Amino acid sequence: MAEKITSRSVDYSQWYIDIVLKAKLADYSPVKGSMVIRPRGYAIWERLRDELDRRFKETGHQNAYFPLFIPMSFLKKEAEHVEGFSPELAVVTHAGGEELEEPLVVRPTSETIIWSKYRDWIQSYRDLPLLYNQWANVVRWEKRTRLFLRTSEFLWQEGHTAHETRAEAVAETELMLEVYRKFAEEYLCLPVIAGKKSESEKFAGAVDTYSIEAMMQDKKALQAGTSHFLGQNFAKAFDVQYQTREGGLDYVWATSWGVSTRLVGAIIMTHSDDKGLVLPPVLAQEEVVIVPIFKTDTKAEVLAYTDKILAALKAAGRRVVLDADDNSPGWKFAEWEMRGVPLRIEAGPKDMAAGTVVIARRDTGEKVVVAVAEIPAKVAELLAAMQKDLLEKARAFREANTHDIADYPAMLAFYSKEGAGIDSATGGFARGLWCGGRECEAKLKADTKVTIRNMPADQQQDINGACCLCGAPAKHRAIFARSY
RNA sequence: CGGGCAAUAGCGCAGUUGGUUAGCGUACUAGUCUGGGGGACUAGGGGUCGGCGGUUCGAAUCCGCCUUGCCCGACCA
Repeated sequence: MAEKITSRSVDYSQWYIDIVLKAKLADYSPVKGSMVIRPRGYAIWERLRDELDRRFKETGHQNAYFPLFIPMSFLKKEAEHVEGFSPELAVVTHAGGEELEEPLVVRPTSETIIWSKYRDWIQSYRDLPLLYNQWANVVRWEKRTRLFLRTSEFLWQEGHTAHETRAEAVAETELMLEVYRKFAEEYLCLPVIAGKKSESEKFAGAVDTYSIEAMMQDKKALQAGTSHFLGQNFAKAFDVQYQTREGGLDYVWATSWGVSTRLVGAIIMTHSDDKGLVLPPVLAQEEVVIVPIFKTDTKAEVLAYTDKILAALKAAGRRVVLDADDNSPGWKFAEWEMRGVPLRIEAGPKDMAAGTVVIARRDTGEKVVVAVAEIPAKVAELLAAMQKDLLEKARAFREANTHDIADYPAMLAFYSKEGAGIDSATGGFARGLWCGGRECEAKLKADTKVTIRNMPADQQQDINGACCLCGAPAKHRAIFARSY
C-alpha cells in the first residue's frame, strides 16, 4: 500500500507481481501454484466473463456444466490427448476413506467427459449442431507458476461443439477465434494476432489449433485464447456417430475453444505502468473516483459539493466511488492510481468557488478543468477516449516491435540484442516466411527459445520465397517470438 | 523436476561467535493539528521468529527434512 512498486525497467517480473499483490487483485495460497483471486481481481474477471458470455449467446451457444471428476480411462481413449496431458494431471485415488477402484482425474479440460455424453445425446443430423459452453475451473499441475499467467488451478470457459460436416466445424473454429479477436480488441484493448498454430504447438488431440497472440510490454508473446478444430478424433474415440441426411452413418465433427483467467494477466501486462494498474474503462470496478480536497473547516461544504457530483454521475449510470477518508489527497491519488481507476475527479475549495472540478486520466496523467454541469458528458467522453487510446497505444507498441526477418542469421541477430530497457531484451515479434518443417522450428527453439506463435490468417498471401529458418521453399508466413 | 536465493508484526527489514522480556521503519487503532501528489506529533494494540524433528542446561540463531515464494533451466492446452 504505502510502498512503491518495482519499476518495469528494473525488474519486469517483479513489477508484475507487485501490481497483482498491491492492487489487491490476487494473493498466494498455501498450495503451490494455486492462487486466491481477491474481489478487485475477480471484478475484472466478472466483467470480462459477462461480456464474453453475452457474445457466446449471441452466436448461438448455450451454457452447461460438466463434472470436475473424470474417470482416468476416459483420458486414455484419445491417444494424443492423454499423452499431452498426463504430466499435468492431478488424480484422486482415495475418497470416502477408501481407495477408489478407478482413479479420478481432476479435469484439465473436458473434451473426454463431454464427448462421453455427446455419444448419448447425438443420434441424428437433427441433433446437430450442438453448441455448448461451460464456465469452470480446471487443474493442470504446473512446474513453474505465475499469478494469473500460469497457475495450477484456473478459471476459464470451454466451448465444445459438434457438427455434421468438416466445413461446418472448421467454420465454427474460425468463428470463435474471430469472436475472441474482436472481444480482445474491443473490450480488453488487447491488439491480437489471430492465426493457426504450428503442428508442434497445437492442442493434444486437435487437427488444427488457432490462437490469438498478444505482445506484452517486455515484448514477449502471450497466447490469449485458443480455438481448436478437433476433426473426428474425439467422435471416434468415444464412438459418436450420427445418421446423415442421406441415411448413412458418420462420425461427428468437433471443435473446442477457450480463454482463461490468464487474460487478466495479459491486461495487466499490456496496459499498466510504474504507478500501478491501468485498466480498460469497461473492465474497471470503478470508472471514476472522486477525491474531495478539504481542510477540517471546509470538509462539510466540500463534501456537499462532491456529493452532488457523485449523485449526478450515478444518475448517468457511472460506476463511481467517493473517497471521503481522512488520508491526504496525495495519498489517495497514488492509491487509486495503483488500483487502476480510469478517471479521478479532484474537487476542493478552489474548484467549488469556480463551479468546476479537475478530471485526471489514469493512462496519460492529463488533467482537465471541467464545469460541474459538463461532468457526466466529459466523463463519458474521456472514458471512451481512453478505451480507444489504450488499444491504439498497445497496437503501436506491437507494430514498433515487429520486424520482418529474411534468414537465420538475421533471426539470431534479432533475438540476441543485449538487454537494454525492460527486462532482458526479447527482440519482439519477428515476421518471416516458413517452410512448415518441424526441424528448423525445433532448432530455432533450441538456439533461442523463440517459437512460432502462429501463422496470421490475414497474412498468407504472396508466400514466394525461402524459409527464414532453413532456406527451403516457404509455405506460410509466421510470427516468431519468445513467449510466456 | 534440477540449480541458486529467500521465509522474523499486515508490508519492508534488522537481530544470530547460542543466553533473561525479539527490535526498527511503515501500516493499523485513538486523539490533535494538517490537507491541490503517498503530512506532523502524542499515546496504544499487534509475534507459536514458515512447519516438523534433532543438538544443547538453554535455539529466531547450529544441524536435518519438509512447505511456500522468487530467479535460471527442463517441461508446458
